[in-house]
Amino acid sequence: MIPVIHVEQIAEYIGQEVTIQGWVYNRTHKGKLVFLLVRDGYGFVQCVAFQKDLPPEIFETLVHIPQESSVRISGVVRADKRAPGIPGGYEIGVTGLEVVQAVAEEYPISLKEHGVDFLLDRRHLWIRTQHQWATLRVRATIVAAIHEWLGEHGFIHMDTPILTPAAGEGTTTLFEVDYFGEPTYLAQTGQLYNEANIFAFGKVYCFGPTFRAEKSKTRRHLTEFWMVEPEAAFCDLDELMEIEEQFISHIVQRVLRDRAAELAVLGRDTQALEQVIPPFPRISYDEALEIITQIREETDDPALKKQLQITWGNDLGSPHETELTQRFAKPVFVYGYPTAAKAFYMEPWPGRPDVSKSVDLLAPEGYGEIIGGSERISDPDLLLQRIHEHGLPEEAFRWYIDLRKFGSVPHSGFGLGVERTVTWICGLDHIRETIPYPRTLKRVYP
RNA sequence: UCCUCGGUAGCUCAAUUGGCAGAGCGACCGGCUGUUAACCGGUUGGUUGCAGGUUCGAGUCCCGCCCGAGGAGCCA
Repeated sequence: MIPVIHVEQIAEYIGQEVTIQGWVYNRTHKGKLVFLLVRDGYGFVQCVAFQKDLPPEIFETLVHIPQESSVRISGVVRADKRAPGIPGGYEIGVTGLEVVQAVAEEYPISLKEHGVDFLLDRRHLWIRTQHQWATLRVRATIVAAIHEWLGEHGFIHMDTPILTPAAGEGTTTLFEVDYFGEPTYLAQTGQLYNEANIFAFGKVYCFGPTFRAEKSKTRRHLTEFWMVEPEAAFCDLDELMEIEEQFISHIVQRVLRDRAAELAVLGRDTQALEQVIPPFPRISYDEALEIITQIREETDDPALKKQLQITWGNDLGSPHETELTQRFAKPVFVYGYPTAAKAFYMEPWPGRPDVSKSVDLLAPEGYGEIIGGSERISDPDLLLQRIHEHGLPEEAFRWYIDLRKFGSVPHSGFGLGVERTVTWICGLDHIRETIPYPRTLKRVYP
């Protein structure tokens, strides 16, 4: 019996006859031999068929087999530096072929150039191509590394609701859902529920889709994206930053270890990623503003000068983050944002009420914000005051204020945007390729 | 919501001042024993986003609309 193997493990089978089950990715006919590049979901491998070694009908079938036909191919594994694939360097000398389905119509996605619109309309097929496949494999490893690190460090996974009452952070960006005649909203964050959960479990995290009805049309935005939100009791801002840098470096190092072939396909500079080890630089919002001001003074580009305009009190925008993080090789913490620029629940800086105990983590190489986090207000009276100041309905937050009445403690948490993290680690220039089926302002199909 | 760019063959794009709508790729046929998105020869391929207008004549100019992309704001 010939063993059925996955291409990922092909190196273990050199010299043996094996069967692979997969799909024809590309075909090159050279007269008396045919090269097939076959993908099996686990990798891509070149299969070589010589006319003299095969029955005529099998060779003739191989010469004409259409792209994306499903096949079982048997053959002998050998190492050959010339062989393309993932991992490359191995090929299968074909001895047998079973066509499971011969594709009858022309496959729409060739291995040539296509436009974004065309590919996104065919996302269900596009994910079969090497770049997309590699990106989504890295995504899966990032998600696995997230659960792995949090689990090993005492955080337990506690799901939070997707359907939520009003609340949230700004009602203009919520998707409304009819809930038996009452309006409810798709979750923007699980944080408030996480805060309830830590008083029961100590350290928790939620991991789920979040929804923002923002009319953003940029390479950093999706309307549906995945966020992991750890939250910890008895944790201040400094401890939070230590957690974040350990967490992020674990994710990056895990991808470097397990997804080297995928990063190579993506052309990612792994030297930049190898530097992602603690400690990460920490700069205050005030210092960030000084650096940005300096960059602004040094540039000769009038458009950039205009974009980098910022006055104290405003949040950093994309252009600021891009310019700032191009100066760093590691992710960089920016802490102590103005209270006015951030959410209502953030603990004030001791002695500086206009500054919050908030911290964002900005990915290097111009990628910008991947984490937003803070120490949360622990005093019930201050929390209630902030809710009023932000014009939020007190009724909806009654349970949330309760948390500060019954055993309040200093606590902190953060949210990591999975797709932005994948964009950075893969070195992509657009977030839409980091999720199997992206939801953007103008697209909900397929 | 605002700013900018775009929509021509299955795909990626050309088309001079308004004057016969083209190329490469794909597909198909033929050739080639080491291709890496192969290469060479041939065949096939069009409601120029939609609607109206100007003109002898519109892919090209004008008006309206539709669709997409990039960016701003907002955010992860």
